[in-house]
Amino acid sequence: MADDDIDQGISLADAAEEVERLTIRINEARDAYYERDTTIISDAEYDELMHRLEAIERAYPQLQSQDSPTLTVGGRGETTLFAPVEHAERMLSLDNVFSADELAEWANRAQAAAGRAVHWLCELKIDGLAVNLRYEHGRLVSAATRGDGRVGEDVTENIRHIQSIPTRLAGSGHPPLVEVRGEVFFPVAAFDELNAKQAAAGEREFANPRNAASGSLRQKAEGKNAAQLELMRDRLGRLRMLVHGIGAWANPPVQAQSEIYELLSGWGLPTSSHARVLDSVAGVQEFVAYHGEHRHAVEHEIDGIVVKIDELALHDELGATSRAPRWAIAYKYPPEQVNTKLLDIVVSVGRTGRATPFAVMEPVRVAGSVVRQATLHNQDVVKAKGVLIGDTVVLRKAGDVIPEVLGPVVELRDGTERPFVMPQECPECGTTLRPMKAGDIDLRCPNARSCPAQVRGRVEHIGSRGALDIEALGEVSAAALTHPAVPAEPPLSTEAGLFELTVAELFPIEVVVRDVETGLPRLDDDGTPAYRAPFRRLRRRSGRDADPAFDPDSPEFRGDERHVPSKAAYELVANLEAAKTKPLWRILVALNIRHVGPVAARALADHFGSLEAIRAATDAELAEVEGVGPTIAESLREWFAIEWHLEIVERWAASGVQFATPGHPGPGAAAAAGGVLAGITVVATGSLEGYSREGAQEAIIAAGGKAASSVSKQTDFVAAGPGAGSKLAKAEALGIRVIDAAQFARLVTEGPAALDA
DNA sequence: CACCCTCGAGTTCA
DNA sequence: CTCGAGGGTG
Repeated sequence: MADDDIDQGISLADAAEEVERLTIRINEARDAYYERDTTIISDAEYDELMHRLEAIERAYPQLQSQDSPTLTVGGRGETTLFAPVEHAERMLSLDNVFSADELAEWANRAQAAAGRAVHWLCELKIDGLAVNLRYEHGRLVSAATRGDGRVGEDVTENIRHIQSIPTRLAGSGHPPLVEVRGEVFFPVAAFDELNAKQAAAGEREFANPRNAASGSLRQKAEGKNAAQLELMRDRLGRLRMLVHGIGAWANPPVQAQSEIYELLSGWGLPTSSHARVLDSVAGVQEFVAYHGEHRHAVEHEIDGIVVKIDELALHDELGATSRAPRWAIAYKYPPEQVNTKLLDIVVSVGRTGRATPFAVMEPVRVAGSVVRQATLHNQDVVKAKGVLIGDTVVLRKAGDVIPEVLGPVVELRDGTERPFVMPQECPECGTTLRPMKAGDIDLRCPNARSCPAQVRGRVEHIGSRGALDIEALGEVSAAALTHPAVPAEPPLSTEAGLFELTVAELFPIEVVVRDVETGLPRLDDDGTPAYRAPFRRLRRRSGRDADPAFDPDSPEFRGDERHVPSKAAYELVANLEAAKTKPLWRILVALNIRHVGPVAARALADHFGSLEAIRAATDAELAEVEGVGPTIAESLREWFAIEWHLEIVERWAASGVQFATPGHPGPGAAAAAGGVLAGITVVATGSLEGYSREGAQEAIIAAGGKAASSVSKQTDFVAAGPGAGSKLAKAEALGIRVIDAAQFARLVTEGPAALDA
């Protein structure tokens, strides 16, 4: 990859500079329009500036200031100016903190300034659009966006379509003038539906609910046909609003902010049900942590928590700076969706030969960890997402774990981006890629026997937990054995020789050291790539690292030192030796037969007792095994028909690998029925005290039960420990009995009846 | 023909 | 751990 590939797009520093330029220019145009009733630039020009600013801020949210012009008009598409409305009282913004510590600091400072104990009103910070409602004698007379805080834009007509906002306040005793401040938002649940409609109508989809809210509120009826008007009303009807403050009412008959909410609620205005008054800073931090964990449990998007001092008397005492009150703060959660640069799209080949394109991105922190790669699945997905190499892309973590590229920020393209072209050849061995079956989207490398990526993948799979569970054979060793830097001829060209490995063969292996972060070879001081020999170590006769086991009479040393095989080398050979007699099903999984994973392998091994019996079985005999049908039968038959697969079996057998279960009565033997869990399906999730992940499964099977991997209606028990996630949630949703580790221990030893005893 | 389930892949973390 | 794909079963 050439350097200029990386230099595309816009750097953070350039972006910051441009944001400043754009902001000045837009504010000049606004001042002219709002204050002097003149225009200094055309609507089109204005729109262009706004779009550009929006685009940059979306890519670099940290550059968006509280009084950015986009916070008043955040949407896109319809950025032409709305009529100006002056707020009766200035709408301030809030200062931000970004960590629990900063929040505590602010609270302690505020409390010290107040000189007495205070109550904290905590509420969810809705990621929407700030709007000011002006009520005169209980009647809604205008609604305006925040604007620059002093003057906003008139959106009264559109606001009237939002059902939850009353045009006349309930109750009596309304002041001659009061401003009600709140947040207009698009409910998350309705958002996907909206985007589907947008797509169907040929309109652009919205990047997030907040843009949808802003875009919806800023639509204009003029020039729309009946269908478009319908769509516009539909969108406005889905908007919701929650209010959280008042303005321009000199002496409200209350002492606390929380009482204001009660008052507003009594008038028929929608207030949030999530606000809480707390009396300690620790409680505030707990509130912040709780909602950080349950961000998606609310109907709207949350970008943080707002903490206000509840006592109104203190609001007056503490006052405000020119932009923000001193009695409130916004805590911002780390973003779950960020933007970063798509540096390249690279294709990797897995153990099955499937060629998978993945995104290589500028490292970026999202939802608590640094991400630099994300899968793009296949060429169709790349096309569907519409990303180009060099694009700024939106990245999130699906289920808070798996990084996912959502799509490009089209506005930030500068013309140097280029489309991804799926390579015709395997990136590792050069063989022409092709679909395995007609109509398959996935391309595969057909060179299964000697494609380095596939051999490496298969060797790694053999060592994995679901197969032979060889501790010393992981990703790194698999790579070292199949293509080391030294020697030129790797110890393994296929997995056939795996069990013939000796310490002497491992000894000379050297691998290139790669940087954990970049994946590029690390260079020594002299500029040559650094090498590491994982299977040997230095033994010294004397000095600081003197080796007490050193035998000075050994003929192998040169001078003061010599190399000896490392512990890892002996361990790997010993692990392999031990693996030869592992249960037949593990050996079956290690053979890398398509569709034969741990579950199918267990069933086959139990039924047939030996690889030879499986091989000799007809399709009909295979299909007798539960969980085995025509596809697995065919897959087995195809596997045994390939010459080099048989060579694997022969050489492994010659090395002592056990392809039969000792004492097995032979094919068709009835599965050993019985056990306390016969006919019972159990799912284990989270960490169960006293059991490893594997151990829990073994315990279920040993008791004659079925250890399923996912929860369904067929599941009888879900054993859940700390850290249980979606499976526990699903069990609760389906009303399946959930048990803890202690109950699980009783279940697998005494059976289900013991639980109720 | 619905479900329900397993497989396989990718990813990050401790 | 999660997702999509596709197999197996009732």
